[in-house]
Amino acid sequence: MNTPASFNVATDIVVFTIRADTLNVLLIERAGQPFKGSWALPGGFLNNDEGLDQCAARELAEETGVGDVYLEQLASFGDPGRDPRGGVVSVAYFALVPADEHALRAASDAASARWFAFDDLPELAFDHAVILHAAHARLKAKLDYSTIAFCLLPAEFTLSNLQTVYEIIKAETLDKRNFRKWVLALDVLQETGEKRVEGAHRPAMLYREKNPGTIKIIR
Amino acid sequence: MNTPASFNVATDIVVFTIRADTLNVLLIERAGQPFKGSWALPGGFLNNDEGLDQCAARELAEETGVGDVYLEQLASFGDPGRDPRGGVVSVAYFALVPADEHALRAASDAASARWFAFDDLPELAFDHAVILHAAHARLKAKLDYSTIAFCLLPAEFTLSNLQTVYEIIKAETLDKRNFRKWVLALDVLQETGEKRVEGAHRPAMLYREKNPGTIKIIR
DNA sequence: GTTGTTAGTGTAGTATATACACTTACATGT
DNA sequence: ACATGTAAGTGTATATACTACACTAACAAC
Repeated sequence: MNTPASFNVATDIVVFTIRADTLNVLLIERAGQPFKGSWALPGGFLNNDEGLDQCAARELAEETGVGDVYLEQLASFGDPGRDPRGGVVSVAYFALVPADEHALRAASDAASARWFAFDDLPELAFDHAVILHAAHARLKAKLDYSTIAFCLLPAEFTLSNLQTVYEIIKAETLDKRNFRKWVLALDVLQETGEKRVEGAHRPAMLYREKNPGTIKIIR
Repeated sequence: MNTPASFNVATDIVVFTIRADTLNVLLIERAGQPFKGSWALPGGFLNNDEGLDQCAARELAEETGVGDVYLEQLASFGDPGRDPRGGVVSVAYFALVPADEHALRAASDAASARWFAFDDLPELAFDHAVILHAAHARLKAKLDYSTIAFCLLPAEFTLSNLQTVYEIIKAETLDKRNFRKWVLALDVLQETGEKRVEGAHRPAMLYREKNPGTIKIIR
């Protein structure tokens, strides 16, 4: 057996949030080669003394200022031609940012970080379009069997807010009564007792998660 | 930004099969350091000119003679201490071998390859115990929402064979009538017309998949 | 006080999942 | 040829989960 090839290992993170009733993805404009000036997923190279999860969290914080959010490993991508420099294997992650935390920061190797509507994306560098669609598929699937969607909302939210998240990601409208019945039967929400007055209409009850940050797997 | 660290990237494959009504896993005895003499998952280093899936399939064939089986990426593992040599990131896969194909081969860097009962495993090298249990969890979960279990059976099988696979992996007994109703309602099987006489009892109808090799996602 | 807008609620029907026991067809042994 | 043992094969009733569907309530704005 001959000596194994060397690779650079990167993490790339698909960061989702909800803004203005659309699903948004965080992209950075590449400051360096290759694909200088192109939009790409935030991410960067793994260091010797850190784990993959740690690397993803660090790069996310460094490049975009996003921290302390839901972060899950998605899949790895290692086709020989995926990076023109060659020898780069990427471990993709996806992250969910609550709808009220949109403060961004640009950093060292990222000229700028920006939110894009998921259905109005620019051309992406590398194989990032593939990664992005894998992340979306995973997110969509997970809505049906977990409470992951709550990570896209602030601590307190209305049932309509939650339904909107589902409708946006699944790209279909849901029946209001059936949705509420379903979500309340999960037994993961509690009423705050407060109401939110938000326009020229009846105020909505506010809810919060019973165990904030806990993802419940359904069925 | 400083120059990125170098890694060796490996694939490790959790190969499942059914033997003698138990779930079995394929392990190799390590011929070289580290963990020389220990049991480990088959796998090996990624070459520069191949993709991850390709690497997993190649290593599986080289080390164990297993080829042309269901192979799916599981997850990646990259904790700094997972390999004493350091700097090794592993992309884990799992594979399903039909119950009738058990011919194994030992190769270059594997002293020997052997099937182990899943609930009677030896100590494993590296973090392979963690990987193995992740693979089992994934397999178990996928039984409920896909037709992946068929990959553990030969081309022709009885409904009892199939039920046994489910019972072994889920580690629970299932009602025969309900199971048959469920699986037939999936509309993925066809009767061969043949029967298998296999003991001092009524012969069982043989079935085959309507679209062999196609994994159907349920729900 | 009228209008517009979203919040909030119930019921009936359909489909799916569960619980449960006996008969059939063969091989084997007498 | 008959009795025995073994796994194959089959149906029905009940409970649970999903679907479809329309009106009233509470507020702001005018």
